[in-house]
Amino acid sequence: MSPPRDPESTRRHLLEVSAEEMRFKGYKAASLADILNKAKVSKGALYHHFANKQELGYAVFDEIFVREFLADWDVPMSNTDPIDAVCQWITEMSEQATREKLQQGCPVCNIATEMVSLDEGFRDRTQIMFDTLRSRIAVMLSTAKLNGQVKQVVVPESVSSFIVATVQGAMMQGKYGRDLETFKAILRCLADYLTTLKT
Amino acid sequence: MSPPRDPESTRRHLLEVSAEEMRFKGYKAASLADILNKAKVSKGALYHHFANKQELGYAVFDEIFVREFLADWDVPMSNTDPIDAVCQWITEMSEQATREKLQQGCPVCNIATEMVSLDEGFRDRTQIMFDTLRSRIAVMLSTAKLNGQVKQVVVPESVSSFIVATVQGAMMQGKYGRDLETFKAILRCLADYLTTLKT
DNA sequence: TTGCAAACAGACCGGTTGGTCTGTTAGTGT
DNA sequence: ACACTAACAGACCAACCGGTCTGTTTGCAA
Repeated sequence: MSPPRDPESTRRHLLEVSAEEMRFKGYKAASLADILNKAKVSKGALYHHFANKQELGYAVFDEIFVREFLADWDVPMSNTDPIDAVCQWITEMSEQATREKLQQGCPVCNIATEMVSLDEGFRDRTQIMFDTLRSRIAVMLSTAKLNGQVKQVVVPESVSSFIVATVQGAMMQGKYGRDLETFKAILRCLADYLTTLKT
Repeated sequence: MSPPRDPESTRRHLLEVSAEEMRFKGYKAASLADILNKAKVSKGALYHHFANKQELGYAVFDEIFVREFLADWDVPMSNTDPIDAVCQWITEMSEQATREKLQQGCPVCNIATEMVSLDEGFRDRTQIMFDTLRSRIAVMLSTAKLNGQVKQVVVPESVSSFIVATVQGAMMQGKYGRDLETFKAILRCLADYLTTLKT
């Protein structure tokens, strides 16, 4: 076991339990009492590590959800065709998906949908995260364009936004319908579209 | 003015004010006290018309949000090419979009994202609604396929899911980034893809 | 060993929540 | 004119919310 009094692991534990609660219930509906109960940590401890619920929420978002999200979206930049790389990544995502994960949806999107219009902090975080993601993909497409691997009519910024939107939309539909097949079908269409962009 | 004691209009008014609150705050965060205040209706009146908050939520969802949603998605079945019709509809949607509307996002999706995993009623309603929508579009594509207007490789069910997912994803991205241009760019990509399906 | 701050423990609090209950009022059928 | 019920009005309530505050314990530095 961890030593008695290990502030760093207490904080971490609190973050993870909070994340679990917020994953399922959302930000507002995740109650501190439940979190404290589940984590077997006192209120004093929580408020020692976090100024308030908002700060806890931000920490969960930054240190758990965004981290996970960007890791999931880490398209391996193979040395071959980038479009192929993206398509392969999509296929893998499609294969790894389970009904349970799909049901939960994307935590970042769930929290963002809930909070973006109510809280500046969440809004800024969401905006920055998606900007990061989109520009990452856009850069990939730009170099592919320079290498003559995709058609010259392709607008990298548009297509990268399109990819992100469609994948997130697919997850949403999957969540609502609890249907793995629908999710996979959408991703297959996306891969089809992307291959049409190849030279 | 309406006569004193018009139960039907009281109900309607309550529904509309609740919808306004839920649009902005979501279901759980929309408080009855605020709704009552805003609507200038007593708690007794509300609980005369609705059994509880859940029933009120369902009514708002069914009678306001779903109705609006399906009306928005009512792609005019022109007698010419269905793909063209969808593309034109997308263009119109793109043109009509404002920053304010985009910021609010799609109420159905907002509520669905919040409630689907917590409440059976909302889950069923969401599922039925999207099934309705997807099959509507799938039928359109099927007939187009029979008429030889789209390629034979097109799977109507997949493409219809894809369209829905991408448009919803575009709205999400637009909401998060508060950026009209991103929204429009995504829809343009979708239109591009759809035209590649034509024979 | 003692001092002292960091790390907790948990009682307590005011405000808000959805929901109930006891009225009162208005329309309507007889 | 009267009765009866639908349509309200609003005081009241327990449960819960996030947050505070006062204590205690622990580890570590001097």
